[in-house]
Amino acid sequence: MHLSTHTDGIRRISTDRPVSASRTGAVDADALGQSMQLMGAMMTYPRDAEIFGENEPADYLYKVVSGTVRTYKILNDGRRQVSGFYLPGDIFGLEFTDEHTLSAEAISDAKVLVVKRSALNALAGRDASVAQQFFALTGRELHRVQDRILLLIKNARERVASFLLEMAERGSENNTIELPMSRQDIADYLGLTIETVCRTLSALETASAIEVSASSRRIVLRNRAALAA
Amino acid sequence: MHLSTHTDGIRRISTDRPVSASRTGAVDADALGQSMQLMGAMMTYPRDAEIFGENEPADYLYKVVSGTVRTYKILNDGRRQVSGFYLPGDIFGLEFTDEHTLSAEAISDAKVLVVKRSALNALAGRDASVAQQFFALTGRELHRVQDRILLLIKNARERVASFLLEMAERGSENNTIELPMSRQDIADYLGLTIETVCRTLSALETASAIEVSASSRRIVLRNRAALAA
DNA sequence: CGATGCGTTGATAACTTTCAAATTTAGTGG
DNA sequence: CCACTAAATTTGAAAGTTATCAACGCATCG
Repeated sequence: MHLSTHTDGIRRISTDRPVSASRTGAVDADALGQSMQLMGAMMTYPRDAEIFGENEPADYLYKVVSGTVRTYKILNDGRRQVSGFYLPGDIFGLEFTDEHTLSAEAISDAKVLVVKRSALNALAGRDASVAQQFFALTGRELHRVQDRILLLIKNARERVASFLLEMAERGSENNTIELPMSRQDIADYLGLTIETVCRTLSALETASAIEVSASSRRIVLRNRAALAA
Repeated sequence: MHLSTHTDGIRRISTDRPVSASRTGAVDADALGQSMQLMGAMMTYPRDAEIFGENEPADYLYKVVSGTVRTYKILNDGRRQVSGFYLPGDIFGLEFTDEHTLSAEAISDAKVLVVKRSALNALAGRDASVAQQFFALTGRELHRVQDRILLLIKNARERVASFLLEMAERGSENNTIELPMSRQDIADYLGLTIETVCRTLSALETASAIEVSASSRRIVLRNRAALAA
């Protein structure tokens, strides 16, 4: 499942200087994000490289600069539960324990800003606006997880439609979504099989709600109202 | 769905003096819980009374002294998603926004300690151990929600078994669980129908993993290994 | 151009919901 | 305390949904 390269994760921090993430197009006006850019080191990960693993010490906070990252957990029965997808501008790796409860991998080649948690904590102690951002980030994370629960009690069509709308909300323009993740990633995120995801997408296309390109990673939303229902 | 009595919630705070919750049997050695007992007002709610509602201002934090509380959300399609059950000693109503994102009701007649969030925040500013407890509480809450996600991608038998083990862990002795909530509450918590919950319990009983009493609210775990599998 | 991985489609089986009804339990008034 | 009623729980049968197993198509890349 994982490449053996780059699994040494954090110890590989390069000497690259932090660079502005503004060119990624992600909105980034928050104090926390700004601070991370000043304090962080830039890391690059090839496709499928592990960024951190479950049970490793959670000493760093991460911010996507380019590419996409997935966090996930492997269950006892071998299934994989994808917990979230992180696009440029998104912060991931936030934990409330000493160890990561999830693993993180680059979905596509990714540039990631890596910041020591201890440094951010110290900064939060000095700067109330940073502490406030931490609080808000935590709230968003909790909200995101709760929304996921609401998703998982719905049927396959609703899950896929919600997923498409969420992705459209986050990183697309003009109703066209460029999905960085595979069908398997989507299936593991939605708690469905890859076949069900495919069939549901086909059904939505038949119903004229979406269009799927030949490469299958580009999807055009034709009828948002139909998707929302 | 709700009784019309007591829906005025917080405005009914009585002049009762806070009392020790130690007699509830709940372990309660944390700084946050101690502080709440010193600062809080005791409220009593009859069965099915609303403690707070979605979209109401989240000005208070709550701690169960006796009885049981459920938090839930009503979805667009009319279904109810139960978010959590809170037993004596448990804290609920924690939010990261100005408004509650869930509603809360008493499952059985309940005594609840109610504390102003602003007072707790002020205390957290003075007492680092209280702030630390807030942090830990948040972490536990996030963990609880994430565990719920893992539950929801499993099949009915696994969900019911996990639920029983969770309840046994939390509030029972000697392998006997006294369930304060109805089958419908359980179904809405697990994302199943009441019929599936019943059938699954019957199947577990047939498989000698549990015993269900005549009143149906008392369940004896006969074979934990079988439940865990 | 052939190998390989990803995505799609088909057929069938397994699981869960839905609708209906029977059974049991809890509550209430006489 | 008992009979009656309402509510909760359980069981049955059929329909609907999703998973599983299998095969095929298609694109990418050496």
